[in-house]
Amino acid sequence: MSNPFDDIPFDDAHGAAPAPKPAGGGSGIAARAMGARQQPDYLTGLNPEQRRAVETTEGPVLVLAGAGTGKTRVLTTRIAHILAQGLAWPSQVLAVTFTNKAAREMKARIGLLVGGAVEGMPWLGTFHSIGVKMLRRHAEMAGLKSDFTILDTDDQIRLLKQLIQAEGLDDKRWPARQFAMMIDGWKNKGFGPADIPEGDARAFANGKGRELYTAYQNRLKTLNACDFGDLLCHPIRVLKANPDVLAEYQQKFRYILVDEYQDTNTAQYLWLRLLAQRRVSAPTSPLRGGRRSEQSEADPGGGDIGADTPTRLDTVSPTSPQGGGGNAAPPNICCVGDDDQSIYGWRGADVDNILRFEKDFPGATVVKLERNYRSTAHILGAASHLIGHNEGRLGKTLFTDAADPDDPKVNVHAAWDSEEEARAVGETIERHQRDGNNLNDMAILVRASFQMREFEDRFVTLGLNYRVIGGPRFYERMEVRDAMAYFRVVCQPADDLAFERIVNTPKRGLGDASVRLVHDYARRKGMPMLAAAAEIVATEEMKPKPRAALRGVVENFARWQERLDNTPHAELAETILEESGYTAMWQADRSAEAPGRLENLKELIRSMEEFESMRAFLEHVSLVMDAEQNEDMDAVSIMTLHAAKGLEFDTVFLPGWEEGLFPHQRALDEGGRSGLEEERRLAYVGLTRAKRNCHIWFVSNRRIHGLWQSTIPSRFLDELPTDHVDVAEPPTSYGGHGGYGQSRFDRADTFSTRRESPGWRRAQANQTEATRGNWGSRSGIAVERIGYGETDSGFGAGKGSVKGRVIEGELIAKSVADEPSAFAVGDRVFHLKFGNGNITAIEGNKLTIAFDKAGEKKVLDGFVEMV
DNA sequence: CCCGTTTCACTTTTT
DNA sequence: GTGAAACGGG
Repeated sequence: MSNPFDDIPFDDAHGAAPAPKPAGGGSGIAARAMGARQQPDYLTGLNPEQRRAVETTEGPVLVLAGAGTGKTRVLTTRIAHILAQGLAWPSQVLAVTFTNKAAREMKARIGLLVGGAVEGMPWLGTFHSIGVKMLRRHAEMAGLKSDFTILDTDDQIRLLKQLIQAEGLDDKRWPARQFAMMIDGWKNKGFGPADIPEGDARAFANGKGRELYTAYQNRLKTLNACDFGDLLCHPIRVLKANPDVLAEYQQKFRYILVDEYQDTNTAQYLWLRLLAQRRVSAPTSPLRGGRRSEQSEADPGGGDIGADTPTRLDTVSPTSPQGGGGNAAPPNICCVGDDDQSIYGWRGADVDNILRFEKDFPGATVVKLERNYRSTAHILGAASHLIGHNEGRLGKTLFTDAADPDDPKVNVHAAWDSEEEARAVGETIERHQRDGNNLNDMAILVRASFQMREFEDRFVTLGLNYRVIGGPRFYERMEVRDAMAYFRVVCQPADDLAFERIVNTPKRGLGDASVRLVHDYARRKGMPMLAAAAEIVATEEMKPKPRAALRGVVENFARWQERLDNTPHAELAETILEESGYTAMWQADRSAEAPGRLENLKELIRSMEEFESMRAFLEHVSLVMDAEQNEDMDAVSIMTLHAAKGLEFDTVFLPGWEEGLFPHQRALDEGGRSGLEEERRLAYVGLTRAKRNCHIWFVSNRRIHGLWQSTIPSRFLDELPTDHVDVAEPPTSYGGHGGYGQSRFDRADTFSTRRESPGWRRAQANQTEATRGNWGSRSGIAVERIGYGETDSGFGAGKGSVKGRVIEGELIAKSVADEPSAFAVGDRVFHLKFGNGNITAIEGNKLTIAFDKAGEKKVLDGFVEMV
């Protein structure tokens, strides 16, 4: 990361945060250079606040790191500092992140700082991966064997479905997917079946919620499996129930660091708090010995690093920490986060965790990082003003010294529909590219993934390289999951879910009836299905044809299992796919996807080679569900706003700023005020991804669920400050309709002809009616003069003090008319996009129209006009 | 038991 | 409009 403050004078840093080893006196350049040399290299270039965050190693520390303020740098430097000062061995530092990417990046950067591999940091990883690690060591305490498998959401849902059916419930009425979400929600709070609130338990399946949850947990246990939530819940339970184990970890982890603390959920918080409550006393504990031996195992790892940082590690004994002498020492926990970037409330993240930090850890040092190294003053101004509309913030204001009058303001653009939006974004991208910018420096950040498609379509026709991040994942592809299921059964014969997935894939004549037979037999005898199948094959229970097929399967697996430990695993994997007929199945497939699928299978086997064993590979895949993208090509990135957190781009496009989409209607409905605030934080995240150029788009018409809806600009547009925002004039516009209201529709290019058409007028009228307002023109953003309760839109004075029409909750309802349709079946109508047609059916305000050219479509009545 | 057709739900975000 | 799942005929 290039830091513009790399050359900040050293004295600056000294003033606010004295170095541990004061530099020698003297003011000459040479003396200063000497002083600088004595500073550890890694501290150079940190600003005073960053430095304080790094050097305050003892006691609880909360680092409030705004977007682009060098958060990762602080975290990694802090770890490097702890290691270099000899305050702890690498194995005594617990550092948790949310994503694998963040963990990887942290490892890499610490490696750079400390010099050399950081293999000695076994406890740096995601919450989940560290949870697994703990759980594998103490699996018996959670009623599991240490080689338990980890189920993904898909398996989880299939399992729940079986259970729901087994209860004699209608799985249509009570969808497994929904129940899976409820369970996730409970586990995010650390609730076991006994802990869930009565109301929650009643909410599903006529009050059988708790019963089903219990059944699910039992089933997991017999399958020797865990779902994602268990990876945290089990460790919490183990730690609570076994004080000796807990004490072991509490003493082991001298320093705890947490990234993205604002995203922690209750379970993660509980887990952290358990580990952070250091009870350093208890020298009598019999576990001392155990701990020692454990530690000596880890020490060599630390020694490796010591080789690169000679002085400190040798002289300071890690077993006599400076801060942890007495009883109940304050924990050395350092949480880094930004309450303004908390965007995962919907999956259980609790912003309160960060807001409460000082109460949870009395005497905490709080460091605010507000100096932004990423964006222009305009972007920061826009983002800060927007986020200022949220309440209950810890309150930070980003600033930058790098203000250049040439910096572009944030641009707001309007488009007729999403198609035009994609076209215009494509043009802007090409323009930037012609100006000598890399596509890699540009990104399109959308609210919902369905928005991506239109951009993809457009870019394909333009021949513009693009890359979808967080799109359909490699490990979620059908063929990859099938192959994985084969491997899972081989490694883990009790994995019934995997077995069921592939018994009849490829088709072997083992349909529902046969699988049920095996399933019932297995349940009756309490054995895994594969074992049951082996027994059934030896009996007369099955008709000869399926029996032969099943025998084949059983024999195959027996053979593969034999070879598991004496064959190179990638080779074995290939054999399995070969002998099972799975590869042949796709080779015989004439469909268009088949070659791609075969390619994916090859890629799967190739990536397996990088692992030590098939088991190690399976573990990796279950936790690290992302596949690397090829970074070589120059391409525009398309991703969701959520996926964009932590990234930065020179130019950022933010399409779809319309009510209902952004803020998302569902967030508003289900989350109310706090839902809206989370959406606003999402907008803030989006804006602050941009270094220099930021283009916001909204459209008047968008197709949602297959039918066209008219939309209103997002309220977030109103919340942007005029001084930092420009409304882009259409390039071909022959200026001068500045004074006109409704001018945002006056896109000259494609509409000069259409503007006179009846459909256009109809749509325009419709739009005006919905959003009636005044649109500023010259100086600022197009301002829609609609009040949103108390919201300060930032446009106080001026001629535009038109009385705001408060339509709040009704904003979107506008497009779902409640009055009876003015049309009748058989009417001849005109539609701007589809031309003329006849109405064949009416359903509320949705019309089904047989268009002369476009065929039958469903359309909202606001978009057609009687001919 | 297999395969084609129809139907339905989906569209927030993900470790 | 799309994809998955259910249904019914062969």
